[in-house]
Amino acid sequence: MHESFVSNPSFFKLDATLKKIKNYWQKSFDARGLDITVDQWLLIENLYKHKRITHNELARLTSKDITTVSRIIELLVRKELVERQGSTDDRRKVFLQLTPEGVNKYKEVRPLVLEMREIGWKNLTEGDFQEMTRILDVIYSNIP
Amino acid sequence: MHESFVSNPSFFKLDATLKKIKNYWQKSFDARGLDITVDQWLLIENLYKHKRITHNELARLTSKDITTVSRIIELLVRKELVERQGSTDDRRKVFLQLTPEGVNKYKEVRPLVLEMREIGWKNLTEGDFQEMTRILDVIYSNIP
DNA sequence: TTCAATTAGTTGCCATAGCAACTATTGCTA
DNA sequence: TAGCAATAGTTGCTATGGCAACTAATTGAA
Repeated sequence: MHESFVSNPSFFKLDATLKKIKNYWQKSFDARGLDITVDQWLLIENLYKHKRITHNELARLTSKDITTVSRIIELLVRKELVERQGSTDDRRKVFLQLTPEGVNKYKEVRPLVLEMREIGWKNLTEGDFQEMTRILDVIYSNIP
Repeated sequence: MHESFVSNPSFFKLDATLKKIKNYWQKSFDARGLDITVDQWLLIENLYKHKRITHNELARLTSKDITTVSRIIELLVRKELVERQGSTDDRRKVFLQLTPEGVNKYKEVRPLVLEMREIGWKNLTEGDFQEMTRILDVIYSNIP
């Protein structure tokens, strides 16, 4: 491994790219008056796919800290997009699920998200996508 | 482009990987009692390379919002790692530079950073690095 | 030359991220 | 079965990120 390789600020480009993507998504959300953030969308998407899950499971699925999930859920509950249901089996657990308005929000936002993903991958092939996925997976598994 | 490709949550893996890297870096910093954050390190690194620059230039170099730079610099000034110098030409401008202690901090942290970059790229080739750089650059330029 | 537009930077506000400390509940074990 | 450990979730604190509104200074154009 050459010095030039090692000294290259590897994580910086990741950070810059991710910020640009998130920014673009947020501005598109705002321009359409969707009244959600990008991270709130990520939680809504996962709640749509997995229906009734706990804070812990949602945190694992989204790679978010459980405290962060707890606070984002609080915002979504206030917006009446998500509802909490205490478990009867284990009274520590709280199940989360989308309200009907939450499901509607998902269906409203989803087409825009697909569109933005296409824009992001313009001029790239499925092979490129797989390459990046592979490389990111290796990096992820390299970190202790 | 297939539906499976488009529907893949492309930015999610970027986010998860970046968080894991930053987390690891921060824990390594903390374990050695370096008393800086990963983003503070990024600013120190750029101030070492570019010597005397303004908030604006530093923001551009680091892909950070100028307000964020302003606040991180405030923390670094309090730690006496950075000093501000008002410009005489243009009294709106403030030049930033590392103090001698800031330079020492850079030299203290630098070897650890190189080590962590090597760990992140373990099992990957220079070709992989160039591939990822290329793909991220295309994504970046795709976003309006 | 004067005044509006631009530029550099700061501050306020809200959202996300992560750690530590906390409560409440459940599980495990002596 | 008593009590300790583990688990689910919340709250407090600090840092980063981005937008809007602000001050101060400079530039540019009528």
